[in-house]
Amino acid sequence: MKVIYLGTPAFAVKPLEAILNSPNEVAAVITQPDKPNARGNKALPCAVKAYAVEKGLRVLQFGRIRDAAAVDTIRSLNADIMVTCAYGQILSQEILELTRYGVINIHASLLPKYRGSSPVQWALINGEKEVGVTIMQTAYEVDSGDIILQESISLDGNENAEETLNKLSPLGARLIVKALDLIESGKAVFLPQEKDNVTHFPMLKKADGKMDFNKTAIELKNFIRGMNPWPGAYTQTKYGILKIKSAEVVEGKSGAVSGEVILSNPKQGFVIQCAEGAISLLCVQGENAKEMSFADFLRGKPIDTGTAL
RNA sequence: CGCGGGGUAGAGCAGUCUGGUAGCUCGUCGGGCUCAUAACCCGGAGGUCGUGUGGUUCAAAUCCCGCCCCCGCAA
Repeated sequence: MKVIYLGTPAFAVKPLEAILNSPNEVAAVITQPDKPNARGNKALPCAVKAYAVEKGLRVLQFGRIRDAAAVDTIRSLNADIMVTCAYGQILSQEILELTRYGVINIHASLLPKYRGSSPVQWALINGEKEVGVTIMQTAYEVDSGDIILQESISLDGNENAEETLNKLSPLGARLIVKALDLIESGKAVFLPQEKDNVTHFPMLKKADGKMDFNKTAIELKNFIRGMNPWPGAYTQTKYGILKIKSAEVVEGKSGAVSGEVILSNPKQGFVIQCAEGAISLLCVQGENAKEMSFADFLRGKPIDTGTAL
């Protein structure tokens, strides 16, 4: 089939690669416009664009894909189907009907759970043991379309959002090729989502990353996993913002209050009391600094035991 | 020309404003102490202070200029 692929971040690269390596033809790749992603106002192409250019594919970037000009351009490609994967713009009903088979989407959750744009992050924050990828027909209401394929993987409980996405990306790649096959051969089954089980979570914002030590240690560990690498979990210290990249749950200290530093020693640990238990910081990042182990951080920027964070 | 921070021993940092002996916490090597130690004591090695053998100066990690690399914010 002749496919138009819409995707932007790294997660969307492997599925595109898989389609390229399948019997299907990629008529064009559509990504979000280049944005100033580096310092000094230099615009950098997104991961999908970089890959598509490398492969010599036709790349289109629309400020607003719903504009008439964009719609006309897409129509002129005469594709059979459009595939979206973390593209970043909402499609109009007109676009959904532009091709013979419409639009199918790769969504990184076990729909109907975790609709929304940060499904993996929220699944980790909520301590889910399983995540997955769903291929569904795109309907006008976001993430509401009928399910074509779905597959889950189990987590070991330590991976952060980026690592989880990296595990899910190849799964999305495998499923999308299979889905295209099923659709072309007329064997695809479209299963409506169970309305009672629908959950929806909002897009994450920078400010969402602030640590609340009144949560339990387990909740905070999962919070840190879901928030990294973006928007990042952080707390305030006397040296400024301290980003927390990873941590593990340890036993708390009786009598300590939430947010109290109960151990701060490069050799023994950097442990903060939580509502239930405590978290031992592993990898952190101070202001203007690179990511480093808690030990390296404390060596240069010691924090007294008993400090309240 | 978006805003800002940084590059000093193997690691993390201080010192720079107010130029004048290269410092701290570790690691490492050697020795000692202890039933024992992620403990303690003694001693040593290790740095052209990112770079231009740039400018100012009697004197530059420190002040001025160019370049490279890193980080945060904003988007």
